[in-house]
Amino acid sequence: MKKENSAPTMKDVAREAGVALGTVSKVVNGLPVGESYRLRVEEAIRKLNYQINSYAQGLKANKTYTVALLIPNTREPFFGLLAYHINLALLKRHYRMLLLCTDSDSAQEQEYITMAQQNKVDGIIGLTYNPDLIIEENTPFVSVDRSLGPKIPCVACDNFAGGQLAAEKLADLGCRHVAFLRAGSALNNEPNKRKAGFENGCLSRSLTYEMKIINDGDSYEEFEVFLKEHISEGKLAFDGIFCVNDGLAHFTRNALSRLGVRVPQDVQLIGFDGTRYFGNSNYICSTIVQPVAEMAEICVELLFQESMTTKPPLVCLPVTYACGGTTLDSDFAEPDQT
Amino acid sequence: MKKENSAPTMKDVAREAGVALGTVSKVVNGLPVGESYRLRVEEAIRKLNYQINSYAQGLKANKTYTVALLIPNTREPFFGLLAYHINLALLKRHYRMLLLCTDSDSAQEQEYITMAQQNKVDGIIGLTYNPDLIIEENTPFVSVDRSLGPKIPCVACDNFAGGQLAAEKLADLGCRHVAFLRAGSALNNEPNKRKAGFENGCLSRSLTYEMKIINDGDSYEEFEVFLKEHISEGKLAFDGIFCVNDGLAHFTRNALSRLGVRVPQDVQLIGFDGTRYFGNSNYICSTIVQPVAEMAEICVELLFQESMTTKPPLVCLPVTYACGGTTLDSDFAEPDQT
DNA sequence: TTGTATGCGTTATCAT
DNA sequence: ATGATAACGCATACAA
Repeated sequence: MKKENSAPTMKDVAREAGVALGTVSKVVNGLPVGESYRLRVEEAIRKLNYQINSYAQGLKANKTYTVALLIPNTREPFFGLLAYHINLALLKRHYRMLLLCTDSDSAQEQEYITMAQQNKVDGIIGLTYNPDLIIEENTPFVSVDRSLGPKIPCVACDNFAGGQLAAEKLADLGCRHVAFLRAGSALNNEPNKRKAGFENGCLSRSLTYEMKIINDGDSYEEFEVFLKEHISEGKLAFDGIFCVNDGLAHFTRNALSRLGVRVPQDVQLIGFDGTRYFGNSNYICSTIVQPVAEMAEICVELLFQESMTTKPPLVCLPVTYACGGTTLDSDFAEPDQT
Repeated sequence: MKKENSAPTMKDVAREAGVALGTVSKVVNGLPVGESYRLRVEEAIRKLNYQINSYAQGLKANKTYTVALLIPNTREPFFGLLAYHINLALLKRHYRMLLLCTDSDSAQEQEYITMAQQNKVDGIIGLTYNPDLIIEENTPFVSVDRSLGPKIPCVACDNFAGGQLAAEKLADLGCRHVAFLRAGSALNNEPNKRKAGFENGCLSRSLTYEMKIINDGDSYEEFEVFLKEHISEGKLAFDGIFCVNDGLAHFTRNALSRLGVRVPQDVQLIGFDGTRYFGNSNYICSTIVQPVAEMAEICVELLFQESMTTKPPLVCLPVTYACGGTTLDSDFAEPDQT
């Protein structure tokens, strides 16, 4: 990388304006300064195209005006969307965002956090999977989707309510015997509550249900086997399926297609996350939509909140249901007019 | 945001180890130092959990070890994927990445660039749309998908070859009369070459074709009108369609469905970009795949390359074709075993 | 009010 | 080889 021809500094501006260094600093920071001096300095700033070096500034203030976002990646739709909204929320507050894709690697997660810890960033927002992260208390930390202890706020959508809503929707759509499919970490994170919410919803609406839960490393193949086992005489035993996320719902739809089961005619399918194909195009499946923009905003607000005492340990934001063509909603319009 | 209880500094380490400041610096930077001193310092570093403050380091070196990525967003699949790979390529080299989502806003783009220009970052990678960006020469800049002048390297996939490949594939698949659909900026960017490549391919393979090109702000509705106008007696005039990107291909598929035209039986459809539903799941449509990981790697390499003279003004990387179910490829397997 | 001097954490140039 | 010191760009307490 080419060397920089060093940008103008306050010293340059001071020389140009014929004033002292401190005066320039005051002008830049909006402190009271004689009118004629101010004008001279502002003129010099314009002329030299001076911009403050916020790292040097931060060296004094012991701040970097930078927040790190730890996230597995930006290529999965949900992660990409979350990163986008958090980026916006931070830039709006004139904070920079360091992106640190961890690929869900525990060692990476810890390494980046340790790095950030040492005054390199003013705060961290993390969507992590490492079961035993070490987070010292001197850097504000907000966790997404996973509680990291009582002193670290966790932001998530209302996963329990989302599971419940899925069950209720399936009931409303006429389902009687449904299935819950989940592939998830053994970690005790918020999305795991989708299962409990779903079961609760099934009970309250008198739906009978079966569950297929596979472990982290296991192949999705197992779901296809499970579904196959529940087909007899060409007919699937379920009339509704709730998948723990849209990725699995997408897989399930393909698997059902391979098995000759039609969606939504033979079985209705609901996913979770609110994944769309592109920007604002239609949803890839009927789904429980996470309020990603609001979650991002809350994350940033909590991070910037001074007092620890008022920080809630867990914030759950309301979810909504949206039809994406894998259910038989009566009011569903044709998709995608984008 | 809570104040930081300042991490340990070199001074703390020096005191702890009972040596001078400069000695610690040498140990940290691997410069020759007496064995016994080295051990004492290393011990102190471990004990205090010291990590270097690279911003203070950068203050001396006039570097920030940070690269800015300017990109419209991370929510569109292609952008999210590109951001992910660029992030990885930079982290691999121990560089940080600042994410700056511009929402394709010209003013934002210029503002972020100006900011970065003033020594805040060591380099910039930008996927921008502002027709008259001002980029001073002292910050290395690599542009994606758009040439910003002879002194600024541009990295893109081989868009011309991609367009040509799409035409050839459609010809191979038995098409005779095809259409090209494009919604794009008036900007002279690389993806615009897809059109020329496609026309070239059509000519060489004796395909007849029509084109529908709409302007930036226009509604996709116009494409649906165009398609409708080319249906007579329930039959579409085209047997193949090439869309300038997968987003448009997705829309087109939905529009065709609304018009009662079946894909791929009645008309075959090829998009561009290589968009997948999730991580490594199947493609959302048959598509020309951009080599995103390679593009990211080249971007970073060019940015780090010292000499300007060897920097090529334009690097085009080879594309490939992948079936995604919207064409009648004979060798297409069932999708998505993820 | 304006200018001067000191220190933030680091590196590099000096003497020692 | 090691320790003291100046300098990087900026903020600020203090002197003028």
